[in-house]
Amino acid sequence: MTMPDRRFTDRSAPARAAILAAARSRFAADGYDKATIRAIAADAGIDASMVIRYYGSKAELFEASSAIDLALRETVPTHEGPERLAEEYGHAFMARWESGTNEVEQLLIRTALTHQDAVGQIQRIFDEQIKPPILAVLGDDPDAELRAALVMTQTFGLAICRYLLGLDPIASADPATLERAIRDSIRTHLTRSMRDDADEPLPEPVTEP
Amino acid sequence: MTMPDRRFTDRSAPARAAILAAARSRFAADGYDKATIRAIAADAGIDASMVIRYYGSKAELFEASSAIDLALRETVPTHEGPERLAEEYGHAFMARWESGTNEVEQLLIRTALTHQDAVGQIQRIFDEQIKPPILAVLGDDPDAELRAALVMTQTFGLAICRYLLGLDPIASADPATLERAIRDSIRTHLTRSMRDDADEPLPEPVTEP
DNA sequence: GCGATTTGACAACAAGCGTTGGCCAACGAA
DNA sequence: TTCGTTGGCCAACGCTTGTTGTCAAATCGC
Repeated sequence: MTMPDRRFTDRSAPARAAILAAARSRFAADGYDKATIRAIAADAGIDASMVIRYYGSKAELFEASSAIDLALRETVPTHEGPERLAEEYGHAFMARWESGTNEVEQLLIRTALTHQDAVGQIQRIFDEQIKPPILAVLGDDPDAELRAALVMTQTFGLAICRYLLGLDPIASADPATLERAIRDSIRTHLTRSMRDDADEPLPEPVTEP
Repeated sequence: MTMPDRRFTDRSAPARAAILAAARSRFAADGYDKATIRAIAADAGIDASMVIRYYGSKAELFEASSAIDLALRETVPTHEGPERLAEEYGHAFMARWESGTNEVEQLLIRTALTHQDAVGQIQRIFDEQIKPPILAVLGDDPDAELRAALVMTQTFGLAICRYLLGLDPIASADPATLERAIRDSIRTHLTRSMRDDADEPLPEPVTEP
């Protein structure tokens, strides 16, 4: 499903790798539509027809380009509580995005707004790679899943505004300052009281009629 | 610059309005590229050539479709402090997006990831419509601009995850719960100590060499 | 060494795009 | 009515896209 069934010799491995690297860069920088196969092929120093031969179609090439393993499971502290998790998560996020070696994330987000396939992939990444470590730390918190999703909204928003859109003054802000800011925001999402603290009384739970 | 110089009679006003409405919907739902002029024209019940005649080009049609006035200046409380601002802002945001009458915002965000023109428009909206009321409330806080931008990252992230991508469990969450969550997140961004509170000492200010 | 297979480039295809020009009907002013 | 203008549809252009077929050269198995 992920890789095409066709098999090729090792001789073409460098070419296929070059195509994949060029595809990742183009998809991340230009989005799915503007990243034409001809442009990708030119970056890889090869003819456009070879891209199709090796990867079947543009959609399959994109699928191959968007494989990712965030590998956050080990970096997250085991059971030191949400405060420590917020710190570690904020740091891991900033380190990864500041390093610039995150073409796959960029490519997925940039494409998701216009191509539904990428949305499913993001959902899967959240479910399989982002949510579990947070759930592990949050323990039996009934709102753990929602908290994890809220954390995602914050990191998503920062990533898009700073790295994808380049909006000021977020784009020109100091990374360390930003790291503290989202660390505190994440902590808020992970630790704040979920049940309403406002004037209105608790709505009594209603069984579906 | 916004409207083409050509003038038309009132007789074609309904047609032009229908085109604009269809364009907004299509741009918001499909993005710039997949929202073809032919599709927009079909939605408006008119020929594609008329779209060009009335609006000059697809780019100009998009420009005309993306005019917006958030009108948040008055809804925001004048000088009751950041806590109250967070409350009001969170409520205004959720109310606007839950009502579904926000095609322009959707269209701008969805297009910004792939078309630089929309980015400039978002930057302008932030500078002219979002930032000023926040600055007014924050007073002489030296980090007021950054705080405003951080608030934007949070609202952006939530809007994208819930309304544009439909990621679970954010998309299926209760609006009231969500409103409380982003209200607290906004409050964090507006009120938290900006200078580092960690173990490392304050870096001494250095004059550029 | 030789034959089979793979690599790669070139050209070309069909489809879809934004856009243009031409033509007719409907309308408004005289 | 009559004439000039506007609204609208149709057909077509030029262009780019993903994709396919063909064919020479390079490579590998024997």
